[in-house]
Amino acid sequence: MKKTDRAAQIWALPLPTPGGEFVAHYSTQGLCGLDFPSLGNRPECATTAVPPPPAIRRWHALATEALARALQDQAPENLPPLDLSSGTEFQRRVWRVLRKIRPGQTRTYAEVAREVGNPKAVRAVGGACGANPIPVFVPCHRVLAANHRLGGFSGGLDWKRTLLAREGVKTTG
DNA sequence: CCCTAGCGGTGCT
DNA sequence: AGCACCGCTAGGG
Repeated sequence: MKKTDRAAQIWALPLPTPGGEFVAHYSTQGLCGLDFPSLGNRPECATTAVPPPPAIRRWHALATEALARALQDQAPENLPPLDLSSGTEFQRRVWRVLRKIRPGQTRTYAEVAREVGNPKAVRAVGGACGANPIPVFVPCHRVLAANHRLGGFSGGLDWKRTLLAREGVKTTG
């Protein structure tokens, strides 16, 4: 509540979509979190009391449009800046690889491990995917287990299945 | 299908 | 420092 807290201020804004109400989190650096709709997600507890500054409302407009596109399997365009500074160095390397996977493409956890230069860190890649604060835009759902199996998803496997199905990806799991 | 061993990052103590 | 947890994988019933 003092000036020392200003750098840490986070705004949480409800983000309605046809698939339910997400919640977007913004730091002064950009979008820093995206929560899937959940039963406990009531608008009142998600919204910050103070109105967000214009820059953040602009980012939120971009995020809203981009998420609508992403949920229809169109490549999101005009994303707001993504603030991924919360991650460790390893996690940020993984997330950078994930962002290069186009809609309809997939990687395995092992392939991502190889791409970040640490081929044996396969389980750790799974951990980094699970720690991804901005699902959908950082498309951790496009990482599958070996042999086209679905693998896990912290946002709920239903969402992973849904997102992949919209992109035309088939899995054996 | 079920184990099991081996693996590396992360967070907690 | 140690330790338990994992969105894993390959190998062997």
